[in-house]
Amino acid sequence: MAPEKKTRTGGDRRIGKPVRSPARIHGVIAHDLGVAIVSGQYKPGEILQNEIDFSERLEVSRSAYREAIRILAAKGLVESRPKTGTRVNPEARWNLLDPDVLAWSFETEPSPALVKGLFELRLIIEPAAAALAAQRRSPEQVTRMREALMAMERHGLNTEEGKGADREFHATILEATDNPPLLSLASTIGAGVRWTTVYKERKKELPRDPMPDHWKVFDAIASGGPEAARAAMTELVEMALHDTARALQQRPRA
Amino acid sequence: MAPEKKTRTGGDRRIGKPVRSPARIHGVIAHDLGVAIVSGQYKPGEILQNEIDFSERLEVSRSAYREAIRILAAKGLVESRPKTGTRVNPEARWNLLDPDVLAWSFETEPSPALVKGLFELRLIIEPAAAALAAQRRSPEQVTRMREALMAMERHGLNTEEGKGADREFHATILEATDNPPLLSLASTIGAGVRWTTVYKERKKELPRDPMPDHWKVFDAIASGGPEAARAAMTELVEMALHDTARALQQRPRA
DNA sequence: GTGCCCGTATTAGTCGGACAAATAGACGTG
DNA sequence: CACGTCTATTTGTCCGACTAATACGGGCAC
Repeated sequence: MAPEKKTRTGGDRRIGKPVRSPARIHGVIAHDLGVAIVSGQYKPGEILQNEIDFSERLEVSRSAYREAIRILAAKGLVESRPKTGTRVNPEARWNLLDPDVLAWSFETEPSPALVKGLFELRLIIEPAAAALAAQRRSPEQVTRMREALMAMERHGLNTEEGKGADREFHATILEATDNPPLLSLASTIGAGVRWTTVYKERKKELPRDPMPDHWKVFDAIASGGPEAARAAMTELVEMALHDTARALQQRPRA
Repeated sequence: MAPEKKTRTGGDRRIGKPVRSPARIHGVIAHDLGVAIVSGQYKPGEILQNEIDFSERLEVSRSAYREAIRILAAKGLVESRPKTGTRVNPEARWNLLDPDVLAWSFETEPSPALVKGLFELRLIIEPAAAALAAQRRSPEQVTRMREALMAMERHGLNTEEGKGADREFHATILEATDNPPLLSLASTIGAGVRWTTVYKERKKELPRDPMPDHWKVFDAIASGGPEAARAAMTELVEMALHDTARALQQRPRA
């Protein structure tokens, strides 16, 4: 089952992006298998067929396949042992906060529980981060935030540039907290931010212009007001959560 | 440089623990190299010597070495490209929230910035998590929390069992939020919890009995009081942060 | 019948050695 | 001096053999 298209090289490099590395095979396999796992195609507890057969089916060498498995194991998705084989781990052991795992989760329709959880996490993290950022941000970071918001206004949230600027704004806030673990959450938050706009686009009519809220957060951070920043960010994320929740219950089924 | 002791098999399985798998070589290499990187032995931007030489120096096959590198790359610690070699990534790209990376960071003396950041993160996450847990916890989870606290009292925080029960208590709270991404943070929080006791032990006199604070959190969660739970947890973590901060400034130098 | 021990088949793990592909940097050319 | 090309180096991929761990089952003692 799962014919596993033989893309091999080529076809994977997303257009318009710089393309760091031209898709090494082990990376492609890890990606495809990773997506298959997080999307439930292989269920927790399930055992993958043995390395030799599977690698033959994928038409790659056993070495390349094994390296792919090592990647997945490093992210907590699988675990392999002699004699037993390679088994899909229970979801609780997946490193959901890993940028790749998160990206893979969003490549197919993510589970509502994940989206809901992600927004709750945003609601916890981002207001606190905004408050810290208001106390610690550097002038250079303020500049980058301002430019990000201006780019958002210029391009709009329908364009890829606009969405990227939105994520850049939120990421810079996390960076301004000067807290390494918080910065590591940037990709997680970014995934949440990305999906805010996705859900907004689904229900065509955009419910409210997000820019005033963003500027309010920016002003508070720039002027060094932690509590104002916290309040403004809370409002921003709550609005996003509200919109998303409505969009979600509109589409319980795909 | 870095003679890289030839432990090979044996010696790595920590006594007293079940030992899932008897230390596969690629795992050992990944562990040793990972620790060397997070401890600054290899600095960001630095390029590791080529695969053939390095694997020979470690006395392992190139395949095993490559699998180790794949693991490190999956966790954002390194990136390898043809011709350039394998380069240590800037710290901002490390997946600090990855359980392994975090554990490696704490195997040698972690940087004060990391410890401080971790406690700040606890102060953000845990009160909010406690509030959610108070609303969503199952009876079974309440039982597990109670048993964890009783185990803490029985064994004391000087014993390994007591510390494990402490982490179990905090992990169960996260589990009770019914939020997958929050649950993924359990190992991160656990690392912070573990180091609270480490710092307490350093300054021999324990500054204050932590049990009453823990029970207050438990009572609030068990009785379904979100705001009481949030307040109690805030107090608990602030106390821990305070103690740790003092211990840290006592020992700026190792 | 029951429980334990040990053998064996199966699977991942390790090895080494060859060849392919990408590419940074040197080199030549206009 | 700019720009394309060539080359050496490094990772990437493949293959096939052997090793090591271990789940399972069959036989043995009780």
